[in-house]
Amino acid sequence: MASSVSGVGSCFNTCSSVNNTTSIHHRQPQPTTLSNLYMTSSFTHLLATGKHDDDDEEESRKWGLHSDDQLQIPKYNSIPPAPAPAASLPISPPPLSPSSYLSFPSILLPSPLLFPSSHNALPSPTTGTFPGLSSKDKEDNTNYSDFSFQSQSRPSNSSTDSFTRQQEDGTFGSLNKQPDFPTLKSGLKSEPASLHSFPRELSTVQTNIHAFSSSPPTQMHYSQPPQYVREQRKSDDGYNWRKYGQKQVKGSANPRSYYKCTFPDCPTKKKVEQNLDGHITEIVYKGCHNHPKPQPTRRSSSNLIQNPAYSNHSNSLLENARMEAAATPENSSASFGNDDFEQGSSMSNSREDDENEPEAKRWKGENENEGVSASGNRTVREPRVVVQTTSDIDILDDGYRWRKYGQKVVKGNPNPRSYYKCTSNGCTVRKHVERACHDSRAVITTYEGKHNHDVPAARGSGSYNMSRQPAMDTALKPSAMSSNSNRMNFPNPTRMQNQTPYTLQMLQNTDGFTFSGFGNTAGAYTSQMQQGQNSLAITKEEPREDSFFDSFLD
DNA sequence: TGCGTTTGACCGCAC
DNA sequence: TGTGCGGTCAAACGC
Repeated sequence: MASSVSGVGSCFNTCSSVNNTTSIHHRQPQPTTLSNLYMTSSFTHLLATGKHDDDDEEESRKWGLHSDDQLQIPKYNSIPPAPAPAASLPISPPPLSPSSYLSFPSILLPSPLLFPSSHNALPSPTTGTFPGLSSKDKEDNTNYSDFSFQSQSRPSNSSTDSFTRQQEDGTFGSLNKQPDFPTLKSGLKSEPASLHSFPRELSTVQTNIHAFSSSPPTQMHYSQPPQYVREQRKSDDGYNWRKYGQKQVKGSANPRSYYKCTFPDCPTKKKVEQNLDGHITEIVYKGCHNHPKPQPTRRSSSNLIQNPAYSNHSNSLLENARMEAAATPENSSASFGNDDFEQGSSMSNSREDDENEPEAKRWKGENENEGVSASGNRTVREPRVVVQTTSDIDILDDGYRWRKYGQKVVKGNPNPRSYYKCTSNGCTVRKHVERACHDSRAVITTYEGKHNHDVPAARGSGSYNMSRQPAMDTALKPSAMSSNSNRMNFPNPTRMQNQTPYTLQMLQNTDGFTFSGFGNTAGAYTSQMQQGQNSLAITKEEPREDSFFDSFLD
């Protein structure tokens, strides 16, 4: 699978126009509820079928899920995955704990029954494989579907060590072949641990890649395809990585692992940070692959084919995201690199960078060296744009309450950028959301500042609140914590169920999604699809544009 | 035997 | 200049 999905960090053939570094930020703390999981898969389904809320409702029942009983694991487990393509793909049971919220791909299967061998199994950050399967098993189970959720029933206290061992074992395989997305892996993590897994502040600006592709994983499932094991071992993003170091970074309990692409002379590296539970909290790619992604084995290929939703839709989406990022920076505001921000329109991010991302600096320096050669005159800097897959439950609705205070079209992107402020008293966090110019399905969310408060209790839904609360905690929410982060987000299917649902039109609109009135978040994340003209350039002064934007307020 | 991981040590940069 | 930190190296080890 890894190979099936465009590698997040992959920038082959795109280096010249894209920043070398792409960081994938996993928003771990976000609890994934059954509904979330369901939505994830259903979202794909919706995309394919155009089904609406009613359908969701019905499907939920089909899965034994109900808006009010999202955590009814038993029910869930008792229900076999639907057979159809996207929607039909089996969905792993939702995690009971909030931590699972991270990435839906990380659908956690609370019941060991489903994965007898999955105990203690945490997906390898790089391979996403689960331990527990013998090599023989790997060999034998070749008939399973390629994709499977990384379910995990292992204790929350699992250590990183176990995690790494698992990697080596490469036994996760059948349980979770996560798509190339590292994010998916994060989902694997166990709950409780996640609650305390975000001690350190994330880099100010990180590039998170959230693509629908992540969704597909959710669709996959229970039994792990044996053949996948080895492939996963290969890498979560389709490339082969070799770990060359690990270090405990200051201010964080999460060990950071360093990986190099094993392809000869390929300068690409990536840093994977994971919490004690083995959940990936952050992945930062550096450099560009100077080679094509390793060809997946026939099996994997066939597997992909077997999962149209994943192989086609998701993959294409991800690919689109990457392509967009790769697109000429001058023309694209949805660039993934800092340089884009600098060139196209200097974002306030730059400023924050130096202050809050010492680490990024280092990578930046490296990128500059490496990137220059690759992209000519461009100065490559660490990634700032976060591209998240839809699997990321909280892409569009982060649990906080936002007040829209402005909107404008920025240079390089015809799509209007919506500006929001956190409604909490004294909280200065802001964010702006815009749809990628090249791929309307992608939404770029940029956070600025840190919340000085907990996530507000959800309105109305107890279950909703429960599942979300953890994710909302700034301490648990890397992206939100970032003083400044950009994300390229795709619509979050999860929200569709619990909150204001996406309209059919939204889902069907190939140009993009119109996410207005995104549930409880006070209409935040209104991604507009309007095709405006490139006009105003984003400036570093964005944060100071209050007065300007206030004029937009109702 | 080869490949990948682990882990302590080293290096370089920033403060 | 010293110190701290992140990133990398490389020997040891495991599979």
